[in-house]
Amino acid sequence: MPAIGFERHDHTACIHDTLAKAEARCAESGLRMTPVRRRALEILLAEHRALGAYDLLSVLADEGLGSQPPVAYRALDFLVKAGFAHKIEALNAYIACAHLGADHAPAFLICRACKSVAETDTAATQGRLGAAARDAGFVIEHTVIEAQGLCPACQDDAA
Amino acid sequence: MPAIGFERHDHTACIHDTLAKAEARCAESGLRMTPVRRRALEILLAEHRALGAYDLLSVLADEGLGSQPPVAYRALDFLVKAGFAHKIEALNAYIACAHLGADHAPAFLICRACKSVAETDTAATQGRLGAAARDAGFVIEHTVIEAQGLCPACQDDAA
DNA sequence: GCGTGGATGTTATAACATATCAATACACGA
DNA sequence: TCGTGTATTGATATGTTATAACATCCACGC
Repeated sequence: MPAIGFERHDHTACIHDTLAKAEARCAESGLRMTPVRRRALEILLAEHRALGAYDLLSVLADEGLGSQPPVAYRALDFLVKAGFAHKIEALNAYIACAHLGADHAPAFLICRACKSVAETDTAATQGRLGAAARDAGFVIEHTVIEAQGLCPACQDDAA
Repeated sequence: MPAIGFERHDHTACIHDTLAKAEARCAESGLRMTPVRRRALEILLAEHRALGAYDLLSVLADEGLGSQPPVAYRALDFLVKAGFAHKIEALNAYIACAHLGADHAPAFLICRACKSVAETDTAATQGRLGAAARDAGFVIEHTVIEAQGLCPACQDDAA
């Protein structure tokens, strides 16, 4: 079973629940969860790690859902804008949101050895970053908070 | 005069001081500040904003210091590893370190309108990110902390 | 001189992302 | 149900960012 937050969990239920939440959110807000978009989200959820746009594309292509880069990027744009997925800037890769429903400023812990990614939350406007922004008169609209290092399993392997 | 931290300053002295500090650090630690590396740092300092690798490369090429991508990427790798420059992951661009000397975990305020970038500091292992990492048993080696939004000047323009 | 290791020169290609325009589907009011 | 406007998809091309691989050079210590 793959890791989420570096811990095992019921993956099938996890996928199912998140998809259902995403469908519900779309119904509420008039967004359109089309076949490609749904499948893209399923793929990200199933992998439970950060996937490159072209990794996603190759899966979609195998399934006949489109073979050109814009297919993947459009689906990813939709998912990111809707809050169903996040871009990991440090990896140029994308991951399904692990906290769907919460209006959140996500933060990520990225293992450099096994490439697994855990999602957590920050209070971006509090803490030192928020203070620095206020001092500078800067208005924060979006934050990228990514920590790279070693997850527990890979620390053990190294030892 | 360009902006640093969204404020005016004595740019010539700023370049000169930082270069001198970088040279000193190289002498101390046995790093080699070669002509291409020095010039790359000068260019980043002179621009005082985030430059793409190919932006840097085109300046270097004009000066006969190399015309192929690896020239720029090697210089940038050196500067980043030495702590003389930082990569802005959200922009895939590079900027000279504004706090050379301090052993720091930098954070950036990035204006989406004018693309200026201010460097500040964080205490990565404190705050919520550090707490989340400790809870997860994750060892942080490097942090990417980038806030995107509007700088004071661009807020005024928008109004 | 000679070996060693870092730095550079050079070619090629991998990996990531977007512009553009035509075609199609879909929701919604007349 | 029929248009009409908008969102989505299809398709082609291209732009942008980054690295692999290998040859060569050069400073330095022996």
